[in-house]
Amino acid sequence: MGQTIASDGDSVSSSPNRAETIYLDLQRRILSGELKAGQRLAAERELAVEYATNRNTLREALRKLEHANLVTVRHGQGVTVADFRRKGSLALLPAFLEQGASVAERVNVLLDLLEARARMLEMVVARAATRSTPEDVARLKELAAEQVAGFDRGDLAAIARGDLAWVDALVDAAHSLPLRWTANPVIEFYRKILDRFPMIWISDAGYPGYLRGVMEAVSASDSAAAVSTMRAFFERTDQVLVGTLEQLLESETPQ
Amino acid sequence: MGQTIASDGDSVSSSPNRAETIYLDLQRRILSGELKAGQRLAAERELAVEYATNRNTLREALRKLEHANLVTVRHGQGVTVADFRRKGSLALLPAFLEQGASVAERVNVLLDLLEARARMLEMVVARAATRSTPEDVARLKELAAEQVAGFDRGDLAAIARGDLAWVDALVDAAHSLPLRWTANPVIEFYRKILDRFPMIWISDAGYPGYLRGVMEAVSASDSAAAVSTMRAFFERTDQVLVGTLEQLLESETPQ
DNA sequence: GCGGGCAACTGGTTGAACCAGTATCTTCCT
DNA sequence: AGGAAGATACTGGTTCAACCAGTTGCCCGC
Repeated sequence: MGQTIASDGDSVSSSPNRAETIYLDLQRRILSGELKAGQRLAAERELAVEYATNRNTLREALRKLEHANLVTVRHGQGVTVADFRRKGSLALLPAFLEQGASVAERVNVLLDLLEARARMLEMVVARAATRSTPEDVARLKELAAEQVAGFDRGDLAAIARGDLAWVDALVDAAHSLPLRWTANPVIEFYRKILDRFPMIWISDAGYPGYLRGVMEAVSASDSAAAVSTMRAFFERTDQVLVGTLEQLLESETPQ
Repeated sequence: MGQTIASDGDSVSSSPNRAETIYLDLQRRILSGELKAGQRLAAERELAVEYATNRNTLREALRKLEHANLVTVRHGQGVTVADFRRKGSLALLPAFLEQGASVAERVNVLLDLLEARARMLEMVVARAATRSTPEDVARLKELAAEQVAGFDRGDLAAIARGDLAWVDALVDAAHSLPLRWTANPVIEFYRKILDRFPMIWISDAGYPGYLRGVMEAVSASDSAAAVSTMRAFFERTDQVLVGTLEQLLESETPQ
């Protein structure tokens, strides 16, 4: 089935159903601080009335919240808002960065995320260098070529989408379930960002060279070179983002 | 409320309800390969009969599977098993390592996890060195002292639990939401392992020294020293585990 | 042969009733 | 008066029986 990347297409936004909508709203209220950790939610029967639905549908929403560690549910005692800062997982990133209460906290999370992403990609590229198959390399080269072409055309939106696909293929090439599972929430976050702000991708003159350098190192199974090439690129480009974000931090005086 | 660590106590295993039981069973069937990616599940009405329950309860289980990216549900088309290897998240680790189909794959995941954990903890300790408050340091020192005491007593079970608490406090001291959210699934996995095999903790003579070294570096806000101390320790102790696991890989000839 | 519509799936939603834990208040016995 | 036992009024957990709403494909009529 041709290794569907699932990055392109699939723009058929699934029609949000009732339970999903309620889940997203409660998630928003928790992440925004409107509902605080330790606070008790209204009873299921009341919540169902509030959301103009029935208990069964509302309970489906609660199951999602529970699975995301956003609430704890105990028979006979009600539903309690959990401390997502301690109990959450990376899957919360997109929602939190969009709906978190404090701008400063969101910016700080973004700053931390940049570094974590760089370290994660270093692990990925190191593994890709030692484990990639010829097919992996061929696919990566193909995607890289598309990227270079897009770069020459100056098509930022295409580059952004292509970068996502390239990173995804790189994670595939690492052949590591833990890395894939760690990368997934970050990639998903990246994808959602690009859906909303395709122009956010940082145009850097060194991008084609970076792609070429990583590809050469991966082809040569040279982990160290792959890591250092990638690190050098991110240290430079992330610096731009960090500068922008820290400036934003200073100018903002929220709360 | 005294910063409950939520690591000790809480041994009151929540009585698993119907939906949770069904969720866990379907998760097991998917992770074990009994239900393969792309395969269609039976209709909700049939599944409800199979599990001797009603549709609403079964749907609550499906919402959890859906939220864990183990299935995709489409109105009018049924429920399809997703490819957890590509779509999964770190939260699957405990279940997969327990119920994955292939022993070789499970061991390989464990091997990759060891390295990813080491890298993650390096990030954590680096941040802890630069961001820890005096309260963080005090708590870490307190926990470290308990660990040394337990080490002298040779109480492996206590050390294992304490190590978990210490790592958890270290993540707190890093004051980074992305790191906390990345660490949570790994810590949770560690906790579950210890619940089942408390003796698995590797007793290493260098442990007290490692604790002391990290504490000193964190107190002195010396990121580099903290990272190198931690890396040196893990490179040595993980080596033991890697050896054991690779030996297990060779002796096993599954499938 | 082709097109439209009907029929038979699928999941999504609804409402009501009852089961089962938990906490609290009340009552009755000591 | 004090304390224990039980009634009560919450909470979530489970069940049932409909009906609504997308999808698919068959089948009939043109």
